[in-house]
Amino acid sequence: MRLYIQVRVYSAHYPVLGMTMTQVKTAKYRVIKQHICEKIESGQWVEHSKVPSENELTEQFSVSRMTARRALQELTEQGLLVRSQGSGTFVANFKSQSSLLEIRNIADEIQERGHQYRAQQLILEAVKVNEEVAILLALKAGDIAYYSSVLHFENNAPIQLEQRFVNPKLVANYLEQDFTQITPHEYLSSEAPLTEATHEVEAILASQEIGHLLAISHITPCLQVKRRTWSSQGVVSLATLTSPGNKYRLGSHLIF
Amino acid sequence: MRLYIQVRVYSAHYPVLGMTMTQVKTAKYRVIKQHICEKIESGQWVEHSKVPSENELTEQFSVSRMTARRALQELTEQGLLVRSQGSGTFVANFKSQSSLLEIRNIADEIQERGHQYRAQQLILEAVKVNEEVAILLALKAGDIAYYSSVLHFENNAPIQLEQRFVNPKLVANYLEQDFTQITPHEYLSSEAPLTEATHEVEAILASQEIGHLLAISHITPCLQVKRRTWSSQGVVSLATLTSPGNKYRLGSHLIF
DNA sequence: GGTCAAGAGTTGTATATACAAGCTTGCTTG
DNA sequence: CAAGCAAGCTTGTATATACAACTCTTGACC
Repeated sequence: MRLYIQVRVYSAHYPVLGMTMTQVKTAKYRVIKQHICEKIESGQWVEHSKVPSENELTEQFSVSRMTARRALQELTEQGLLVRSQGSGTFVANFKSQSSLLEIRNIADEIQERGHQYRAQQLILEAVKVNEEVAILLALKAGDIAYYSSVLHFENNAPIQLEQRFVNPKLVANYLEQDFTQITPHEYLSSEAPLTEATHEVEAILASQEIGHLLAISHITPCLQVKRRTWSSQGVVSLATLTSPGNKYRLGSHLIF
Repeated sequence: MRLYIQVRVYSAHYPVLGMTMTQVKTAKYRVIKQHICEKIESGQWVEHSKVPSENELTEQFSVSRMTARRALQELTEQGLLVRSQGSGTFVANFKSQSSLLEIRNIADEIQERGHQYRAQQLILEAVKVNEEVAILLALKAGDIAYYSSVLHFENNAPIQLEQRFVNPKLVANYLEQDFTQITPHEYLSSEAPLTEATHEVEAILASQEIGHLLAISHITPCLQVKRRTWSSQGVVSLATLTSPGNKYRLGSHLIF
Protein backbone atom coordinates (compact mmCIF):
# COMPACT_ATOMS: atom_id res chain seq x y z
CA MET A 1 0.00 0.00 0.00
CA ARG A 2 1.42 3.24 -1.06
CA LEU A 3 -0.72 5.51 0.98
CA TYR A 4 1.72 6.67 3.59
CA ILE A 5 5.09 6.39 2.06
CA GLN A 6 6.93 9.39 3.27
CA VAL A 7 6.98 10.16 6.95
CA ARG A 8 9.37 12.94 7.69
CA VAL A 9 9.05 14.84 10.89
CA TYR A 10 8.43 18.52 10.87
CA SER A 11 10.45 20.34 13.46
CA ALA A 12 10.06 23.85 14.73
CA HIS A 13 13.09 25.21 12.87
CA TYR A 14 12.01 23.98 9.56
CA PRO A 15 14.64 24.25 6.86
CA VAL A 16 12.98 23.85 3.51
CA LEU A 17 15.67 22.50 1.25
CA GLY A 18 18.17 24.89 2.64
CA MET A 19 15.97 27.91 2.34
CA THR A 20 15.30 30.03 5.35
CA MET A 21 11.87 31.13 4.40
CA THR A 22 9.01 29.70 6.35
CA GLN A 23 6.30 31.97 5.07
CA VAL A 24 4.10 30.07 2.69
CA LYS A 25 2.55 32.37 0.17
CA THR A 26 -0.98 31.56 -0.80
CA ALA A 27 -1.62 31.61 -4.49
CA LYS A 28 -3.79 34.50 -5.60
CA TYR A 29 -6.41 32.33 -7.19
CA ARG A 30 -6.74 30.49 -3.90
CA VAL A 31 -7.31 33.74 -2.07
CA ILE A 32 -10.13 34.54 -4.43
CA LYS A 33 -11.62 31.08 -4.07
CA GLN A 34 -11.50 31.40 -0.32
CA HIS A 35 -13.18 34.79 -0.48
CA ILE A 36 -16.01 33.46 -2.59
CA CYS A 37 -16.44 30.39 -0.38
CA GLU A 38 -16.76 32.57 2.67
CA LYS A 39 -19.38 34.74 1.07
CA ILE A 40 -21.41 31.68 0.21
CA GLU A 41 -20.98 29.91 3.49
CA SER A 42 -21.77 32.96 5.53
CA GLY A 43 -25.00 33.28 3.62
CA GLN A 44 -24.23 36.66 2.10
CA TRP A 45 -24.48 35.10 -1.32
CA VAL A 46 -27.40 32.71 -1.47
CA GLU A 47 -28.37 30.24 -4.14
CA HIS A 48 -28.66 31.73 -7.58
CA SER A 49 -27.04 34.99 -6.48
CA LYS A 50 -24.92 36.52 -9.14
CA VAL A 51 -21.23 36.28 -8.46
CA PRO A 52 -18.86 39.08 -9.54
CA SER A 53 -17.77 38.66 -13.12
CA GLU A 54 -14.24 37.88 -14.13
CA ASN A 55 -13.62 41.52 -14.91
CA GLU A 56 -14.96 42.68 -11.57
CA LEU A 57 -12.80 40.21 -9.68
CA THR A 58 -9.86 41.32 -11.80
CA GLU A 59 -10.31 44.82 -10.47
CA GLN A 60 -11.19 43.92 -6.88
CA PHE A 61 -8.18 41.71 -6.39
CA SER A 62 -5.79 43.41 -8.78
CA VAL A 63 -5.10 40.25 -10.72
CA SER A 64 -5.29 39.33 -14.35
CA ARG A 65 -8.47 38.02 -15.82
CA MET A 66 -6.97 34.55 -16.23
CA THR A 67 -6.30 34.35 -12.52
CA ALA A 68 -9.77 35.48 -11.54
CA ARG A 69 -11.09 33.06 -14.10
CA ARG A 70 -9.22 30.18 -12.60
CA ALA A 71 -10.84 30.74 -9.23
CA LEU A 72 -14.32 30.75 -10.75
CA GLN A 73 -13.47 27.79 -12.92
CA GLU A 74 -12.33 25.59 -10.09
CA LEU A 75 -15.25 26.48 -7.89
CA THR A 76 -17.50 25.57 -10.78
CA GLU A 77 -15.85 22.19 -11.13
CA GLN A 78 -16.32 21.72 -7.42
CA GLY A 79 -20.00 22.38 -7.81
CA LEU A 80 -20.26 25.61 -5.84
CA LEU A 81 -20.89 27.82 -8.83
CA VAL A 82 -22.65 27.58 -12.13
CA ARG A 83 -21.49 29.54 -15.14
CA SER A 84 -23.34 30.53 -18.23
CA GLN A 85 -21.65 32.02 -21.21
CA GLY A 86 -23.09 35.42 -21.88
CA SER A 87 -25.01 35.84 -18.68
CA GLY A 88 -22.67 35.30 -15.79
CA THR A 89 -21.66 33.18 -12.83
CA PHE A 90 -24.08 32.17 -10.10
CA VAL A 91 -24.12 30.35 -6.81
CA ALA A 92 -25.23 26.76 -7.41
CA ASN A 93 -28.05 25.16 -5.56
CA PHE A 94 -26.84 22.64 -3.09
CA LYS A 95 -27.67 19.03 -2.91
CA SER A 96 -29.13 17.76 0.29
CA GLN A 97 -29.60 14.12 0.86
CA SER A 98 -29.52 11.99 3.91
CA SER A 99 -27.09 9.24 4.34
CA LEU A 100 -27.82 5.69 3.39
CA LEU A 101 -24.77 4.35 5.11
CA GLU A 102 -23.64 5.85 8.30
CA ILE A 103 -20.15 6.42 9.52
CA ARG A 104 -19.95 4.68 12.83
CA ASN A 105 -17.54 5.08 15.62
CA ILE A 106 -15.75 1.78 16.01
CA ALA A 107 -15.67 2.13 19.77
CA ASP A 108 -19.46 2.40 19.85
CA GLU A 109 -19.85 -0.57 17.56
CA ILE A 110 -17.70 -2.77 19.70
CA GLN A 111 -19.39 -1.71 22.89
CA GLU A 112 -22.79 -2.34 21.35
CA ARG A 113 -21.72 -5.91 20.74
CA GLY A 114 -21.13 -6.14 24.46
CA HIS A 115 -17.40 -6.38 23.96
CA GLN A 116 -14.59 -4.48 25.55
CA TYR A 117 -12.98 -1.68 23.56
CA ARG A 118 -9.43 -0.47 23.90
CA ALA A 119 -7.14 1.64 21.74
CA GLN A 120 -3.41 1.94 21.39
CA GLN A 121 -1.90 5.08 19.94
CA LEU A 122 1.09 4.19 17.79
CA ILE A 123 2.01 7.44 16.11
CA LEU A 124 0.86 11.03 16.39
CA GLU A 125 2.97 13.63 14.64
CA ALA A 126 3.31 16.15 11.88
CA VAL A 127 4.60 14.79 8.60
CA LYS A 128 5.36 15.98 5.12
CA VAL A 129 2.86 14.42 2.79
CA ASN A 130 3.76 12.78 -0.46
CA GLU A 131 2.06 13.63 -3.65
CA GLU A 132 -0.78 11.17 -3.49
CA VAL A 133 -1.85 12.14 -0.02
CA ALA A 134 -1.41 15.80 -0.86
CA ILE A 135 -3.84 15.50 -3.71
CA LEU A 136 -6.41 13.69 -1.68
CA LEU A 137 -6.14 16.14 1.21
CA ALA A 138 -6.18 19.15 -1.10
CA LEU A 139 -2.66 20.10 -0.03
CA LYS A 140 0.55 20.35 -1.97
CA ALA A 141 3.26 17.71 -2.01
CA GLY A 142 5.68 18.46 0.80
CA ASP A 143 3.09 20.33 2.85
CA ILE A 144 2.66 19.43 6.46
CA ALA A 145 -0.20 17.28 7.64
CA TYR A 146 -0.96 15.59 10.91
CA TYR A 147 -0.68 11.85 10.95
CA SER A 148 -2.00 9.41 13.48
CA SER A 149 -1.85 5.68 13.68
CA VAL A 150 -4.16 4.00 16.14
CA LEU A 151 -4.78 0.32 16.74
CA HIS A 152 -8.26 -0.62 17.91
CA PHE A 153 -8.85 -3.69 20.05
CA GLU A 154 -11.98 -5.74 20.62
CA ASN A 155 -11.69 -7.91 23.71
CA ASN A 156 -7.93 -7.35 23.63
CA ALA A 157 -7.59 -8.69 20.10
CA PRO A 158 -6.53 -6.19 17.45
CA ILE A 159 -9.46 -5.60 15.14
CA GLN A 160 -8.57 -2.53 13.10
CA LEU A 161 -5.57 -0.40 12.24
CA GLU A 162 -6.46 3.20 11.59
CA GLN A 163 -3.96 5.37 9.74
CA ARG A 164 -5.13 8.88 9.31
CA PHE A 165 -3.89 12.08 7.71
CA VAL A 166 -5.57 15.24 8.90
CA ASN A 167 -5.64 18.63 7.24
CA PRO A 168 -3.85 20.88 9.74
CA LYS A 169 -5.55 24.00 8.49
CA LEU A 170 -8.92 22.71 9.55
CA VAL A 171 -8.07 20.91 12.78
CA ALA A 172 -5.37 22.79 14.59
CA ASN A 173 -5.11 20.93 17.88
CA TYR A 174 -5.07 17.41 16.53
CA LEU A 175 -1.60 16.62 17.82
CA GLU A 176 -2.56 17.43 21.40
CA GLN A 177 -5.22 14.75 21.68
CA ASP A 178 -4.96 11.41 23.42
CA PHE A 179 -6.51 8.84 21.16
CA THR A 180 -6.70 6.19 23.81
CA GLN A 181 -9.38 8.34 25.43
CA ILE A 182 -11.29 9.55 22.41
CA THR A 183 -11.26 8.11 18.90
CA PRO A 184 -9.92 10.33 16.11
CA HIS A 185 -13.30 10.14 14.48
CA GLU A 186 -15.06 11.40 17.57
CA TYR A 187 -12.63 14.23 17.98
CA LEU A 188 -12.82 15.29 14.34
CA SER A 189 -16.59 15.18 14.39
CA SER A 190 -16.62 17.58 17.29
CA GLU A 191 -14.16 19.97 15.63
CA ALA A 192 -15.39 19.94 12.06
CA PRO A 193 -18.81 18.47 11.41
CA LEU A 194 -18.90 16.17 8.44
CA THR A 195 -20.72 17.23 5.35
CA GLU A 196 -19.51 14.62 2.90
CA ALA A 197 -17.56 11.40 2.75
CA THR A 198 -16.31 8.93 0.20
CA HIS A 199 -15.35 5.35 0.81
CA GLU A 200 -13.28 2.99 -1.20
CA VAL A 201 -13.29 -0.61 -0.15
CA GLU A 202 -10.67 -3.10 -1.23
CA ALA A 203 -9.51 -6.54 -0.35
CA ILE A 204 -5.75 -6.66 0.16
CA LEU A 205 -3.02 -8.71 1.70
CA ALA A 206 -1.54 -6.90 4.66
CA SER A 207 2.07 -5.86 4.57
CA GLN A 208 4.35 -7.61 6.98
CA GLU A 209 4.26 -4.64 9.31
CA ILE A 210 0.51 -4.33 9.37
CA GLY A 211 0.10 -8.06 9.58
CA HIS A 212 2.24 -8.02 12.67
CA LEU A 213 0.16 -5.29 14.29
CA LEU A 214 -3.08 -7.08 13.52
CA ALA A 215 -1.62 -10.43 14.61
CA ILE A 216 -2.50 -12.20 11.39
CA SER A 217 -0.56 -14.39 9.02
CA HIS A 218 0.78 -13.10 5.76
CA ILE A 219 -1.94 -14.75 3.72
CA THR A 220 -4.91 -13.47 5.66
CA PRO A 221 -6.94 -11.19 3.42
CA CYS A 222 -7.87 -7.83 4.85
CA LEU A 223 -10.64 -5.38 4.22
CA GLN A 224 -9.26 -1.96 3.66
CA VAL A 225 -11.50 1.05 3.66
CA LYS A 226 -10.16 4.38 2.55
CA ARG A 227 -12.38 7.11 3.79
CA ARG A 228 -12.12 10.73 2.82
CA THR A 229 -14.21 13.17 4.80
CA TRP A 230 -15.15 16.77 4.16
CA SER A 231 -16.44 19.56 6.31
CA SER A 232 -17.82 22.75 4.86
CA GLN A 233 -14.26 24.06 4.80
CA GLY A 234 -12.81 21.32 2.64
CA VAL A 235 -11.16 17.95 2.99
CA VAL A 236 -10.70 17.21 6.67
CA SER A 237 -9.06 13.86 6.75
CA LEU A 238 -8.03 10.78 4.92
CA ALA A 239 -8.30 7.57 6.86
CA THR A 240 -7.14 4.10 5.92
CA LEU A 241 -8.86 1.46 8.00
CA THR A 242 -7.46 -2.05 7.75
CA SER A 243 -9.13 -5.02 9.35
CA PRO A 244 -8.58 -8.76 9.13
CA GLY A 245 -11.08 -10.26 6.73
CA ASN A 246 -11.81 -13.14 9.04
CA LYS A 247 -12.89 -10.88 11.87
CA TYR A 248 -14.57 -7.97 10.24
CA ARG A 249 -17.17 -7.16 7.67
CA LEU A 250 -19.07 -4.20 6.40
CA GLY A 251 -22.78 -4.04 6.07
CA SER A 252 -25.28 -1.76 4.49
CA HIS A 253 -29.02 -1.71 4.32
CA LEU A 254 -30.66 0.18 1.52
CA ILE A 255 -34.33 0.96 1.19
CA PHE A 256 -35.60 2.23 -2.09
CA MET B 1 -16.04 6.69 -18.66
CA ARG B 2 -16.05 10.33 -17.80
CA LEU B 3 -15.47 11.71 -21.19
CA TYR B 4 -17.68 14.13 -22.92
CA ILE B 5 -17.32 15.85 -26.21
CA GLN B 6 -18.82 19.21 -26.67
CA VAL B 7 -19.15 20.49 -30.15
CA ARG B 8 -18.96 24.04 -31.08
CA VAL B 9 -20.48 25.36 -34.23
CA TYR B 10 -18.71 28.13 -35.99
CA SER B 11 -21.09 30.31 -37.91
CA ALA B 12 -21.28 30.37 -41.64
CA HIS B 13 -18.70 32.81 -42.86
CA TYR B 14 -16.13 32.36 -40.24
CA PRO B 15 -12.60 31.82 -41.43
CA VAL B 16 -10.95 29.07 -39.45
CA LEU B 17 -7.29 28.92 -40.32
CA GLY B 18 -8.03 30.04 -43.80
CA MET B 19 -11.09 27.92 -44.24
CA THR B 20 -14.50 29.40 -44.60
CA MET B 21 -17.30 26.99 -44.07
CA THR B 22 -19.94 25.86 -41.68
CA GLN B 23 -18.09 23.48 -39.54
CA VAL B 24 -18.05 21.74 -36.21
CA LYS B 25 -14.91 22.43 -34.34
CA THR B 26 -13.71 20.71 -31.23
CA ALA B 27 -11.66 22.80 -28.86
CA LYS B 28 -7.98 21.99 -29.08
CA TYR B 29 -7.61 21.11 -25.44
CA ARG B 30 -10.43 18.63 -25.84
CA VAL B 31 -8.68 17.02 -28.76
CA ILE B 32 -5.63 16.52 -26.58
CA LYS B 33 -7.73 15.15 -23.75
CA GLN B 34 -9.37 12.74 -26.13
CA HIS B 35 -6.00 11.63 -27.44
CA ILE B 36 -4.67 10.92 -23.98
CA CYS B 37 -7.82 9.10 -22.94
CA GLU B 38 -7.56 6.85 -25.94
CA LYS B 39 -3.96 6.00 -25.18
CA ILE B 40 -4.91 5.04 -21.66
CA GLU B 41 -8.04 3.15 -22.49
CA SER B 42 -6.41 1.23 -25.28
CA GLY B 43 -3.77 0.14 -22.84
CA GLN B 44 -0.87 1.75 -24.68
CA TRP B 45 -0.19 3.84 -21.62
CA VAL B 46 -0.55 1.75 -18.51
CA GLU B 47 -0.64 2.76 -14.89
CA HIS B 48 2.26 4.91 -13.80
CA SER B 49 3.40 5.41 -17.39
CA LYS B 50 4.88 8.78 -17.98
CA VAL B 51 2.67 11.04 -20.04
CA PRO B 52 4.19 13.55 -22.46
CA SER B 53 5.16 16.75 -20.73
CA GLU B 54 3.47 20.04 -21.40
CA ASN B 55 6.27 21.03 -23.72
CA GLU B 56 6.09 17.81 -25.68
CA LEU B 57 2.35 18.13 -26.15
CA THR B 58 2.90 21.73 -27.17
CA GLU B 59 5.02 20.53 -30.04
CA GLN B 60 2.99 17.45 -30.98
CA PHE B 61 -0.26 19.35 -31.27
CA SER B 62 1.09 22.73 -32.26
CA VAL B 63 -0.62 24.51 -29.42
CA SER B 64 0.57 26.80 -26.70
CA ARG B 65 1.77 25.42 -23.43
CA MET B 66 -1.28 26.77 -21.63
CA THR B 67 -3.57 24.78 -23.89
CA ALA B 68 -1.63 21.57 -23.46
CA ARG B 69 -1.56 22.29 -19.78
CA ARG B 70 -5.31 22.65 -19.61
CA ALA B 71 -5.81 19.19 -21.04
CA LEU B 72 -3.46 17.65 -18.49
CA GLN B 73 -4.98 19.69 -15.72
CA GLU B 74 -8.53 18.62 -16.39
CA LEU B 75 -7.62 14.98 -16.78
CA THR B 76 -5.85 15.24 -13.45
CA GLU B 77 -8.96 16.66 -11.82
CA GLN B 78 -10.92 13.83 -13.34
CA GLY B 79 -8.58 11.35 -11.76
CA LEU B 80 -6.99 9.88 -14.88
CA LEU B 81 -3.61 11.45 -14.36
CA VAL B 82 -1.38 12.36 -11.48
CA ARG B 83 1.02 15.28 -11.71
CA SER B 84 4.12 16.01 -9.73
CA GLN B 85 5.94 19.27 -9.89
CA GLY B 86 9.46 18.69 -11.01
CA SER B 87 9.05 15.13 -12.14
CA GLY B 88 6.19 14.89 -14.58
CA THR B 89 2.72 13.65 -15.31
CA PHE B 90 1.73 10.01 -14.97
CA VAL B 91 -1.21 7.75 -15.57
CA ALA B 92 -3.10 7.28 -12.32
CA ASN B 93 -3.79 3.85 -11.03
CA PHE B 94 -7.37 2.91 -11.14
CA LYS B 95 -9.30 -0.12 -10.41
CA SER B 96 -12.74 -0.96 -11.48
CA GLN B 97 -15.06 0.51 -9.00
CA SER B 98 -18.68 0.00 -8.20
CA SER B 99 -20.87 1.77 -5.78
CA LEU B 100 -22.03 0.48 -2.43
CA LEU B 101 -24.93 2.82 -2.37
CA GLU B 102 -26.59 1.94 -5.57
CA ILE B 103 -27.06 -1.45 -7.05
CA ARG B 104 -25.58 -1.21 -10.46
CA ASN B 105 -25.61 -3.52 -13.33
CA ILE B 106 -22.05 -4.69 -13.79
CA ALA B 107 -22.42 -4.71 -17.56
CA ASP B 108 -23.33 -1.02 -17.50
CA GLU B 109 -20.45 -0.21 -15.21
CA ILE B 110 -17.96 -1.88 -17.44
CA GLN B 111 -19.34 -0.30 -20.55
CA GLU B 112 -19.28 3.12 -18.90
CA ARG B 113 -15.58 2.65 -18.36
CA GLY B 114 -15.29 2.20 -22.09
CA HIS B 115 -14.41 -1.44 -21.72
CA GLN B 116 -15.82 -4.49 -23.32
CA TYR B 117 -18.28 -6.58 -21.35
CA ARG B 118 -18.90 -10.27 -21.80
CA ALA B 119 -20.56 -12.92 -19.68
CA GLN B 120 -20.28 -16.66 -19.44
CA GLN B 121 -23.11 -18.68 -17.99
CA LEU B 122 -21.70 -21.53 -15.98
CA ILE B 123 -24.76 -22.99 -14.29
CA LEU B 124 -28.49 -22.41 -14.47
CA GLU B 125 -30.69 -24.94 -12.73
CA ALA B 126 -33.11 -25.72 -9.96
CA VAL B 127 -31.52 -26.91 -6.73
CA LYS B 128 -32.57 -28.04 -3.28
CA VAL B 129 -31.47 -25.42 -0.80
CA ASN B 130 -29.68 -26.13 2.43
CA GLU B 131 -30.78 -24.68 5.69
CA GLU B 132 -28.70 -21.52 5.60
CA VAL B 133 -29.86 -20.46 2.18
CA ALA B 134 -33.41 -21.45 3.02
CA ILE B 135 -33.48 -19.10 5.96
CA LEU B 136 -32.06 -16.22 3.98
CA LEU B 137 -34.48 -16.75 1.09
CA ALA B 138 -37.45 -17.26 3.41
CA LEU B 139 -37.93 -20.85 2.25
CA LYS B 140 -37.75 -24.17 4.08
CA ALA B 141 -34.75 -26.48 3.98
CA GLY B 142 -35.08 -28.89 1.07
CA ASP B 143 -37.29 -26.54 -0.95
CA ILE B 144 -36.45 -25.87 -4.56
CA ALA B 145 -34.75 -22.63 -5.58
CA TYR B 146 -33.21 -21.50 -8.83
CA TYR B 147 -29.47 -21.18 -8.93
CA SER B 148 -27.29 -19.41 -11.46
CA SER B 149 -23.57 -18.99 -11.72
CA VAL B 150 -22.31 -16.38 -14.14
CA LEU B 151 -18.79 -15.18 -14.77
CA HIS B 152 -18.45 -11.55 -15.84
CA PHE B 153 -15.55 -10.41 -18.02
CA GLU B 154 -14.08 -6.98 -18.48
CA ASN B 155 -11.93 -6.79 -21.61
CA ASN B 156 -11.84 -10.58 -21.67
CA ALA B 157 -10.41 -10.80 -18.16
CA PRO B 158 -12.67 -12.35 -15.52
CA ILE B 159 -13.70 -9.64 -13.10
CA GLN B 160 -16.53 -11.07 -11.04
CA LEU B 161 -18.13 -14.39 -10.25
CA GLU B 162 -21.82 -14.12 -9.49
CA GLN B 163 -23.52 -16.97 -7.68
CA ARG B 164 -27.19 -16.41 -7.14
CA PHE B 165 -30.13 -18.16 -5.52
CA VAL B 166 -33.52 -16.94 -6.64
CA ASN B 167 -36.86 -17.39 -4.98
CA PRO B 168 -38.89 -19.41 -7.53
CA LYS B 169 -42.22 -18.20 -6.18
CA LEU B 170 -41.43 -14.64 -7.18
CA VAL B 171 -39.59 -15.15 -10.45
CA ALA B 172 -41.07 -18.04 -12.31
CA ASN B 173 -39.23 -17.94 -15.62
CA TYR B 174 -35.72 -17.50 -14.32
CA LEU B 175 -34.43 -20.77 -15.76
CA GLU B 176 -35.43 -19.84 -19.28
CA GLN B 177 -33.20 -16.83 -19.54
CA ASP B 178 -29.90 -16.55 -21.34
CA PHE B 179 -27.55 -14.68 -19.05
CA THR B 180 -25.00 -14.01 -21.70
CA GLN B 181 -27.58 -11.64 -23.20
CA ILE B 182 -29.03 -10.04 -20.12
CA THR B 183 -27.53 -9.96 -16.65
CA PRO B 184 -29.45 -11.69 -13.87
CA HIS B 185 -29.75 -8.37 -12.15
CA GLU B 186 -31.34 -6.77 -15.16
CA TYR B 187 -33.78 -9.56 -15.58
CA LEU B 188 -34.78 -9.62 -11.93
CA SER B 189 -35.22 -5.87 -11.88
CA SER B 190 -37.65 -6.11 -14.73
CA GLU B 191 -39.62 -8.92 -13.11
CA ALA B 192 -39.68 -7.80 -9.50
CA PRO B 193 -38.67 -4.22 -8.75
CA LEU B 194 -36.33 -3.87 -5.82
CA THR B 195 -37.57 -2.29 -2.67
CA GLU B 196 -34.78 -3.14 -0.28
CA ALA B 197 -31.32 -4.64 -0.17
CA THR B 198 -28.66 -5.57 2.30
CA HIS B 199 -24.97 -5.96 1.66
CA GLU B 200 -22.31 -7.73 3.57
CA VAL B 201 -18.78 -7.12 2.45
CA GLU B 202 -15.89 -9.36 3.38
CA ALA B 203 -12.33 -9.96 2.38
CA ILE B 204 -11.64 -13.62 1.74
CA LEU B 205 -9.25 -15.96 0.07
CA ALA B 206 -10.87 -17.58 -2.90
CA SER B 207 -11.37 -21.32 -2.90
CA GLN B 208 -9.32 -23.23 -5.43
CA GLU B 209 -12.30 -23.55 -7.72
CA ILE B 210 -13.22 -19.88 -7.63
CA GLY B 211 -9.60 -18.88 -7.91
CA HIS B 212 -9.38 -20.94 -11.05
CA LEU B 213 -12.41 -19.25 -12.57
CA LEU B 214 -11.14 -15.77 -11.73
CA ALA B 215 -7.66 -16.64 -12.92
CA ILE B 216 -5.95 -15.62 -9.70
CA SER B 217 -3.44 -17.26 -7.44
CA HIS B 218 -4.41 -18.90 -4.20
CA ILE B 219 -3.18 -15.99 -2.11
CA THR B 220 -4.96 -13.21 -3.94
CA PRO B 221 -7.44 -11.60 -1.58
CA CYS B 222 -10.96 -11.19 -2.91
CA LEU B 223 -13.79 -8.87 -2.14
CA GLN B 224 -16.93 -10.80 -1.53
CA VAL B 225 -20.26 -9.05 -1.40
CA LYS B 226 -23.33 -10.92 -0.26
CA ARG B 227 -26.41 -9.13 -1.39
CA ARG B 228 -29.93 -9.96 -0.39
CA THR B 229 -32.66 -8.19 -2.31
CA TRP B 230 -36.36 -7.77 -1.61
CA SER B 231 -39.28 -6.84 -3.73
CA SER B 232 -42.62 -5.89 -2.27
CA GLN B 233 -43.44 -9.64 -2.29
CA GLY B 234 -40.52 -10.75 -0.14
CA VAL B 235 -36.95 -11.92 -0.58
CA VAL B 236 -36.18 -12.18 -4.26
CA SER B 237 -32.63 -13.36 -4.41
CA LEU B 238 -29.41 -13.96 -2.63
CA ALA B 239 -26.29 -13.16 -4.59
CA THR B 240 -22.66 -13.75 -3.76
CA LEU B 241 -20.36 -11.59 -5.84
CA THR B 242 -16.68 -12.42 -5.71
CA SER B 243 -14.03 -10.23 -7.34
CA PRO B 244 -10.24 -10.20 -7.22
CA GLY B 245 -9.07 -7.58 -4.76
CA ASN B 246 -6.40 -6.38 -7.11
CA LYS B 247 -8.87 -5.56 -9.85
CA TYR B 248 -11.96 -4.38 -8.11
CA ARG B 249 -13.10 -2.04 -5.45
CA LEU B 250 -16.25 -0.65 -4.02
CA GLY B 251 -16.94 3.00 -3.52
CA SER B 252 -19.53 5.16 -1.93
CA HIS B 253 -20.14 8.85 -1.74
CA LEU B 254 -22.21 10.20 1.10
CA ILE B 255 -23.58 13.67 1.46
CA PHE B 256 -24.97 14.73 4.78
C1' DG C 1 33.44 6.81 -2.00
C1' DG C 2 30.56 10.36 -0.48
C1' DT C 3 28.92 15.22 -0.66
C1' DC C 4 27.65 19.20 -2.66
C1' DA C 5 26.48 22.21 -6.54
C1' DA C 6 24.91 23.24 -10.90
C1' DG C 7 21.95 22.54 -14.55
C1' DA C 8 18.30 20.69 -17.23
C1' DG C 9 13.67 19.45 -17.30
C1' DT C 10 9.25 19.51 -15.21
C1' DT C 11 5.00 21.53 -13.23
C1' DG C 12 2.88 25.82 -10.79
C1' DT C 13 1.50 30.62 -10.86
C1' DA C 14 0.65 34.93 -13.08
C1' DT C 15 0.13 38.44 -16.68
C1' DA C 16 -1.31 40.67 -21.06
C1' DT C 17 -3.58 40.13 -25.13
C1' DA C 18 -6.81 38.69 -28.71
C1' DC C 19 -10.80 37.05 -30.59
C1' DA C 20 -15.13 33.92 -30.41
C1' DA C 21 -19.60 33.20 -28.88
C1' DG C 22 -23.76 33.60 -25.90
C1' DC C 23 -27.02 36.68 -23.41
C1' DT C 24 -29.32 41.16 -22.33
C1' DT C 25 -30.59 45.58 -23.12
C1' DG C 26 -32.00 49.30 -25.49
C1' DC C 27 -32.50 51.84 -29.49
C1' DT C 28 -33.80 52.19 -34.27
C1' DT C 29 -36.96 51.36 -37.68
C1' DG C 30 -40.92 49.79 -40.12
C1' DC D 1 -46.12 49.08 -30.75
C1' DA D 2 -43.37 45.30 -32.30
C1' DA D 3 -39.57 43.39 -34.69
C1' DG D 4 -35.07 43.42 -35.38
C1' DC D 5 -30.57 44.85 -34.94
C1' DA D 6 -26.45 46.58 -32.68
C1' DA D 7 -23.82 47.57 -28.62
C1' DG D 8 -22.01 45.99 -24.58
C1' DC D 9 -21.78 42.93 -21.24
C1' DT D 10 -20.68 38.01 -20.05
C1' DT D 11 -17.91 33.57 -20.36
C1' DG D 12 -14.94 30.40 -23.61
C1' DT D 13 -10.72 29.44 -26.11
C1' DA D 14 -6.01 30.33 -27.36
C1' DT D 15 -1.34 32.33 -27.45
C1' DA D 16 3.14 34.15 -25.82
C1' DT D 17 5.79 35.17 -22.07
C1' DA D 18 7.99 35.20 -17.55
C1' DC D 19 9.44 33.53 -13.41
C1' DA D 20 9.02 30.36 -9.27
C1' DA D 21 9.38 25.92 -7.26
C1' DC D 22 10.42 21.20 -7.33
C1' DT D 23 12.97 16.78 -8.94
C1' DC D 24 16.51 14.27 -10.77
C1' DT D 25 20.84 13.61 -12.94
C1' DT D 26 25.47 14.69 -13.63
C1' DG D 27 29.83 16.01 -12.58
C1' DA D 28 33.25 18.32 -9.75
C1' DC D 29 35.37 18.33 -5.51
C1' DC D 30 36.98 16.78 -1.06
